Amino acid sequence: MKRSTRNAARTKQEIIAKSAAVFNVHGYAGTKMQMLVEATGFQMGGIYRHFDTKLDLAKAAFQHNYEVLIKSNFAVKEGLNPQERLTAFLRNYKKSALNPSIPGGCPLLNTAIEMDDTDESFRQLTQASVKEVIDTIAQTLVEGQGQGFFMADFNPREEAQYLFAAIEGAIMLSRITKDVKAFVHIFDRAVADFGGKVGKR
Amino acid sequence: MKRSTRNAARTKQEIIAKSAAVFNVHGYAGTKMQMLVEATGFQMGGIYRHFDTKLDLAKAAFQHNYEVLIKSNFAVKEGLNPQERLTAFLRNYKKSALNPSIPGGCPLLNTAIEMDDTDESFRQLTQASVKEVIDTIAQTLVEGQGQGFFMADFNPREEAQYLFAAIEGAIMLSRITKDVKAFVHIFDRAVADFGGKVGKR
Amino acid sequence: MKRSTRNAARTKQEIIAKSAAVFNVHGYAGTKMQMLVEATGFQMGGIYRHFDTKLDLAKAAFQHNYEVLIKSNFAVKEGLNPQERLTAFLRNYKKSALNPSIPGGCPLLNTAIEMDDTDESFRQLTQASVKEVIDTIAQTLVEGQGQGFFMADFNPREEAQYLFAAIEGAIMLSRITKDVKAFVHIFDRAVADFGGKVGKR
Amino acid sequence: MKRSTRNAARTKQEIIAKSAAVFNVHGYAGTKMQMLVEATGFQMGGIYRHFDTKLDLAKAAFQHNYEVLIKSNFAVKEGLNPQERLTAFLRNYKKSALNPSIPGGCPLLNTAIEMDDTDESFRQLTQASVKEVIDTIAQTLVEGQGQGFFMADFNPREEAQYLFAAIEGAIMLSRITKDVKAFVHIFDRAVADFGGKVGKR
DNA sequence: ACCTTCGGGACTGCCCGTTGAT
DNA sequence: ATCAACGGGCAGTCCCGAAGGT
Repeated sequence: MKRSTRNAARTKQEIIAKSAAVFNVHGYAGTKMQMLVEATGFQMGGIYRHFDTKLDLAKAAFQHNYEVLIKSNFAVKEGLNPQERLTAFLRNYKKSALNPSIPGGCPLLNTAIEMDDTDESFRQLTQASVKEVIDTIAQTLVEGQGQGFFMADFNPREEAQYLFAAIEGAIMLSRITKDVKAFVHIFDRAVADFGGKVGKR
Repeated sequence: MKRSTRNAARTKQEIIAKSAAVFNVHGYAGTKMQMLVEATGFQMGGIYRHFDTKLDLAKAAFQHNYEVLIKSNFAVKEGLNPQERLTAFLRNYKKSALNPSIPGGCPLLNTAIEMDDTDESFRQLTQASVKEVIDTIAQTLVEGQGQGFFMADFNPREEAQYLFAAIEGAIMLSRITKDVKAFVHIFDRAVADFGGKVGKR
Repeated sequence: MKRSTRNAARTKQEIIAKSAAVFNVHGYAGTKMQMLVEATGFQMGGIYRHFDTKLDLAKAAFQHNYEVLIKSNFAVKEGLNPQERLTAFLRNYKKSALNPSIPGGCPLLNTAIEMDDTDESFRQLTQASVKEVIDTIAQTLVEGQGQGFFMADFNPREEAQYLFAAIEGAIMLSRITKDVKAFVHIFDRAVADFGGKVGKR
Repeated sequence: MKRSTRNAARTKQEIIAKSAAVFNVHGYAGTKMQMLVEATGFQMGGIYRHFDTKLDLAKAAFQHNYEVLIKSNFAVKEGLNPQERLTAFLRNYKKSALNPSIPGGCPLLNTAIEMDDTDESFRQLTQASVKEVIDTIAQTLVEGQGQGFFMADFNPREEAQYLFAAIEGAIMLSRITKDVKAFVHIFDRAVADFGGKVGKR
């Protein structure tokens, strides 16, 4: 008849986690508070105790989606050299895209598209996450170049951007056509091209 | 004699054209009828005379955006060989992306992302347009292979998909970072890679 | 995406009909507006356009329940004599109790118990409905006495009250024990006793 | 030497006794903890020291109400034969209903109606009490039959159920109409019918 | 083509059950 | 056992938004 836990922080996390999927599937404008009431099992009054506005909650949900679906892929085990790390990144990324723990596609892509011209603070938040992904890849490339794993004659940041763009485009295509094969093919192709470019011959 | 019997079809087109930009910038859910009233200069009753629902209008607006921003790029002058046609396509595409006549980014990308899990009929409409783009490129590649302009050892549809994905990803990236240079670089890189793959050596 | 009908009266009826079951099962205090949002498919704003307060809606729902579950049983076909009418009443009543079209038990009983000491206007409303049932039975008895179908030596109103009380008690018993047989037995017993009392020998 | 170690059990009983009336009048959902603070003179923390939840307290209060208002009526002096015991039961029951030591009507009826579809454990508790009442009557009838005080040709349990139902229905009716006479009449009538049925002629 | 109409949607203020500090 | 705070529920609101009726 009543929730037993009396832990605000836990509740807040619960709301975020349960809202995250809804936002990722329906977008910010397409997500209605009523959906969140149903998804979370909390009344609106309960939700609004933890978040001032729907936008605040949406941002928290985006962060959650980004961390679970994207950032987590960059956590690889210690002791790998840059080349191995990169390979691990990409393997994780692909696996996570093919078997997502949160539905609705890539949160970076979804939010970037909806918020690019809509809400500036949300756009910046998204941009920062995108930057983080690209920086992480670029940084690995720089280290790999320094240690002689990769060729020296390419611009790491540009290569990282290219790879990222191809992957996001692949996600868009496979989602709108409901065809995972498109994703797999483009992903593999992008990685192969990329390897051809940066790899020591 | 009333001045009422104007030109219904022209009015409808006017509504579409003026709504198209609003939908492309704000998305379906983010576009409010009031915005369209302001953008078109018509009252809601006037708009609803021509479209049963907001969704119908949004679809028409999408078609408009697709034709103006994307499909038009494939109209090239007669007498070109497949290779030249492809080059023309890509040049147009790039120019149109850099200097868009309608704001808000690529309508295929925007609509694909918003409608993939939301409205099935709209998703199919978007999918069809995406398919048309890829088919057009693939068809040109097929013809080019047949006439010896391109290598024979690649799958035209897969190459077309790859190219398309890279370009859409580039658009996403450049829009969220507000950095056109990223688009230019990735676009050129994708075209170069693509040329390296399909071109006769 | 949007409800098509634009008929306030119809919507109001729909809200009443869909809320009625919830109120009958959970009672007034036990019914939360959120339940009605779920049961009706309308948002609270939509519901509150048609009813000023939860109490107003609850009263309308009670009326609905009363009419559907109780009053309807008194509609018997024309041309029956008082004795036949009474028999038909009772048959309908029993059938309706055994196979209720709205869950939660007898609305008269439920509301009487909850509202007897709580809300005076609701109590009066309930009392009026109870009175209507008893009056209907009593009136039939009066007519039957006048026409010689029943004995003359009993007080029609008291007999009607007695019958009503036994039936409601039977409902209470069968509901708390989850045993319909108790209801059937007591109902039949009450009717038999009643017949023994009023019937011509 | 603090005066703190008073009598915890006595305090608990005091809370129960003072809460019992509130619950019986307003029902479980309609009773607010604040009411109990006022009724008991204890602060909420004090109440919660003795009961984990409102529901627990409500159950204890129900038990109290049942014992005071109902069960007590079955305590008759030793040495009576079954027939006399039954008469004593009924006399007590009637007197207690007409002059209740706790307001709000019959706790069995009140709780049965509110909890039949709401809280299963509370429903079972109520059911057990109802059963106890009916069993007590039935048991007396059985003994009376064995000793030749009553006819042998009736089912004791069914008679007991019937009597109980009529009485509860009478309570409901008299409470919603605010008319004690209805209760008296139905009660007497039920007892008379009952006597006619079970009594030796 | 304007203007009403009806339903949705974000949000709120207060209350309620429960608990921790004293 | 007191007292106040906490976390969440709950009835209710106001304005907007998509639709027609006139």
